[in-house]
Amino acid sequence: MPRNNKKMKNSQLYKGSLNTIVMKLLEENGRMYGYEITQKVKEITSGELKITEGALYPDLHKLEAEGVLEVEVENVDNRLRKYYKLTEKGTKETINRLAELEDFIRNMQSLVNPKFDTI
Amino acid sequence: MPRNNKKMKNSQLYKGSLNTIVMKLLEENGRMYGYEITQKVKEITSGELKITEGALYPDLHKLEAEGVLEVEVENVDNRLRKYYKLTEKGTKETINRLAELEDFIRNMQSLVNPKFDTI
DNA sequence: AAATAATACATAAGAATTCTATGTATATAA
DNA sequence: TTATATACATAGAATTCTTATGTATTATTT
Repeated sequence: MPRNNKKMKNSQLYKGSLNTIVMKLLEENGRMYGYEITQKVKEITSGELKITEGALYPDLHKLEAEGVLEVEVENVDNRLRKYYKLTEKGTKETINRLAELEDFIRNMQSLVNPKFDTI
Repeated sequence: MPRNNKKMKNSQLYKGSLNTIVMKLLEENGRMYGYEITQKVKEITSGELKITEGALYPDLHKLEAEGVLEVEVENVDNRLRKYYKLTEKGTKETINRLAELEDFIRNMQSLVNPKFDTI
């Protein structure tokens, strides 16, 4: 059974950003399941960023183990779904992550485009 | 001999961005040596981002091995300095890296702040 | 004078994150 | 009926960076 292996090699820049993306999407949408997250990211980025399942599922498990996410398992159309949502702790951490992202973007813009320094 | 170990744990978001930072700085400044790069980044980001030597030196070696950078060794004040600059190939790749960074930042902004979608 | 900090290079071991390649299973479309 | 889409999962490898060192000279502080 051949797979959908037309993978767009994501830029290395995305490394380290998965947690932030997942947490922000959950903050916004209340609860989502893994596959839904991969589709949502593809949609929002016009197909430019594809979250791989090999990255996402272990990450969801890790965030759950850390108490950032909690899970609700449901059965839809005879298929398993694991809905994740932020815990209280996760909601707080999301705020920090988003602040870090803002700082990161600002610093990167200063580095690559010094003219934006004062913006 | 105690070390300067007051390291600011850089956000994971910076992972994957070192090459881009180094290449952009070299494109802008013509040539730089390793230690100078660490100081310049600290200066530009107001101390928020500290490039560690353990990350930078191996990376410079790798970029040199790939033909992205070339090196000129000089002796200044009885101290060794290795000046790096972009090769022709490296200059071309820098353009790609910067385009990738722009895409990355745009995608991340779409993900965390959907209101910016159309900007 | 001695201790520390700054300058300047280097590497090794491990941690953290992601990619690639699979495996399993059901439902739908070609 | 063959492939695609949905939906979960994991293992091994690759990549990148952190932490902790090592070496050596010069400048600064105590």
